[in-house]
Amino acid sequence: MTLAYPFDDARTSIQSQNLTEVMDRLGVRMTFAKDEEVYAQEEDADLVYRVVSGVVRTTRLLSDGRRQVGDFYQTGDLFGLEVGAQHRYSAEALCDCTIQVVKRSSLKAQADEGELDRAIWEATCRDLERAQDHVLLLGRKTAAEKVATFLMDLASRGEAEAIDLPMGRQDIADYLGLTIETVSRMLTQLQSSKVVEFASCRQFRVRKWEVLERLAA
Amino acid sequence: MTLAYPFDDARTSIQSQNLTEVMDRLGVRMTFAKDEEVYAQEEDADLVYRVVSGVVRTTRLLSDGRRQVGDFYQTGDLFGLEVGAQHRYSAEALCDCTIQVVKRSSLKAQADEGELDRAIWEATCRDLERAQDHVLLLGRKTAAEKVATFLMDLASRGEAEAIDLPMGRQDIADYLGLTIETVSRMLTQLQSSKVVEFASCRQFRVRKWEVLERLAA
DNA sequence: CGATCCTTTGATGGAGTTCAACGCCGGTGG
DNA sequence: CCACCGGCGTTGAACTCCATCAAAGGATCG
Repeated sequence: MTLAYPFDDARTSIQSQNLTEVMDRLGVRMTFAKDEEVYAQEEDADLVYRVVSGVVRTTRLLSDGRRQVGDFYQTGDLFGLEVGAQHRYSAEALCDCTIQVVKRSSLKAQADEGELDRAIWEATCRDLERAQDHVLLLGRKTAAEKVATFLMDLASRGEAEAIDLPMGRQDIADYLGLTIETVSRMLTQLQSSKVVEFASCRQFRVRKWEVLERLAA
Repeated sequence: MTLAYPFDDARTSIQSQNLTEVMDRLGVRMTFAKDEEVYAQEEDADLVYRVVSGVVRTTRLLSDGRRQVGDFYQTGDLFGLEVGAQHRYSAEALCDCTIQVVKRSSLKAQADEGELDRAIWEATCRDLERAQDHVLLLGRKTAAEKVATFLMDLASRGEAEAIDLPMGRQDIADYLGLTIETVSRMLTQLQSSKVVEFASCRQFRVRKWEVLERLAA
């Protein structure tokens, strides 16, 4: 992990223009290498994080090594809010990442408190909503439906035609509560039925939106 | 569903004494019969709810009828906060319930705003944490582990020796992403290994905490 | 005391896991 | 430049856990 002086953002999401400014002013910019840990499960949680570039995943381990991925955070997303006193999930860089980190306590002390509080509130609500969708997916969807839902979700976030999968099969599997083999089989299935088309194993485009939507249940 | 004038609470959780007062002053008390709907999935979400007595479950349906239970809310719990503009889960009375309902907008307009905002924030965080635990449970735990976790969770909430199961087997199954048959089998298993003991199918006590904890993974 | 609903138990089947081997690709070094 | 290597993804075969189907046992209500 390396620190850097807070330079201006190359990209900034529209709604959080001010937020970006304030966080840049108050916080520190850090870079993380692929698979490096941003914070640990059970670490104290006085910090707020914002993805400047790259992708972050949150994960949780069972004692015997089974792993669950909580969510993926992309450029502009706030994370690390899921808090009582301690983090329930650890956060790791999925690929090389730049992340803006701010102390909550220093946020509280600021004049811009309102703006930031609202941003944190909204990010928390988004997390909750996504967690609720995740619960439905894990509890009641079949493997095929899980994978279809996952691709749809990714595709509807990115606006481009060609969608990149920043994560590997193992991360997808651990997000969907499946094994890599099953994920792979379902992807093959979706390809052979021409619903999606893979340029490489890390990039695809949706061919039949209607079918994909129906398959996602 | 019936309305009632806001009388004083019989029971009030210690930390939210003021909250109770404020909600009672601003809101309406309603009663719901077993299985009656408190709010619907996709209904607009301008209200905050507090369980005065009884138990509420939140549920979500897939188009073909598969059902996922999001969570159970007991006396004193705030719910209905999981919001963008619309509810993602519907809420139903598990048994006959009394529920205090307050308009968010009227909360915002109040002087006690701070107190209430904090309570709403904390309830939302609790929801998020529980959802995250739920994700791990659904994604990576076996049937036996799910049921063990569920019983532990219930037992550690109630302070009494004998724990009541307010919900039926179907609700447990839909919470754990299982079928009633599997839930029943796992419960039987836990009984025959003397880990828990059922007085009736709605009441149990934990015999071997250590073992139950280990089984919960 | 019968009717209905909920729970338990049993037998069978299937979706997804596990185990194993192979293919593909990018990196590295001869 | 190509051969070798290691990591990642795919494919196949066997197995397992849980779902499904079916029926009986128990509780609650009129």
